[in-house]
Amino acid sequence: MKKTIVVFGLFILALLSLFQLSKYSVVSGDMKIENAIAIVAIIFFFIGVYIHKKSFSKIEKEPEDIDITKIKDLDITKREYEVLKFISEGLSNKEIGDKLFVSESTVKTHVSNILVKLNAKRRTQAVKIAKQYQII
Amino acid sequence: MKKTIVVFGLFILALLSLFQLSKYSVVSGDMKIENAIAIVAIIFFFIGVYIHKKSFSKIEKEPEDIDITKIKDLDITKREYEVLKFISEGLSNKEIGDKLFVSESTVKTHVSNILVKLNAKRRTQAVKIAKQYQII
DNA sequence: ATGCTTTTGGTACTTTAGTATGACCTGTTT
DNA sequence: AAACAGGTCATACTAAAGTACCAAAAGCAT
Repeated sequence: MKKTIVVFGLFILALLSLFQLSKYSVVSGDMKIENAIAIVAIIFFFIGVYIHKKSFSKIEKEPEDIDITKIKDLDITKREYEVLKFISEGLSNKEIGDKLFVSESTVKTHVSNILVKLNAKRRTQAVKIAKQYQII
Repeated sequence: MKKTIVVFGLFILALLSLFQLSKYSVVSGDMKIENAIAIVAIIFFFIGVYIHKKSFSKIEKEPEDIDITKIKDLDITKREYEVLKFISEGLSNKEIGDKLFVSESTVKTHVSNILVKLNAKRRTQAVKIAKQYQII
């Protein structure tokens, strides 16, 4: 946000500089008016592209971040959430257990709790629901 | 693609028109040179924004639409693809069979083939890989 | 027509996944 | 201290999922 303001400020300065430059050039007669306008046109074309790119990259990132509020609303604990992430990665209960240094039994417990909390019948359905909630 | 070319053509025409207009205005002396440049700057700023928006909306939509070429490269058949979609919806083999009016055995056959073709060990992993390939 | 691929479906089997229940330990709250 | 929540793990069970192998019907291309 601050960055955008700074960039805008610089653009305004550039605009003023161009005005001065073009005025001088016309007065001194060593540059044609068409060239001055063309340069301004090109510069502001790219300024437009740049500004839009900046503002758009923010909009793009919005759908990517996770809904932490929703996770809490569903009473999903930290450990359960870790397991959920691994499920979405396609790991088996055994593999998840190895990654978290716990037994397969423990993972099964977590998975069962996740299924109840997400109201899912299967782990595949849990992944789908979790993605709809944007929690993964 | 064609649309972009047409839009570009119109912009070039606009550019030429502006040149004529500004030249006339300066000669006739009823418009200051600063104003002319300012107008050009503003117009091309918005042109830049518009062009970037157009090109970006295409980039945005690309991740959304499916890579049909990849599906064919993986030798995934129509039926297998249907099953794959239902897997990603979180359905069980039985439920998929009911939806496609085939037996659970048939679905199992398809699922096994999908796993081999996607090089996955589990249906959850198949979903993850399929999403990476952008085929679902 | 005759290969070819796809789709279908079965049997028999092994492996995961998931449920139910109970237990123990550890911080945190009351 | 007692209650509570979170995490751990086990046993025993049922239910899906997945593999292997086979076989037949249907669709299609040469």
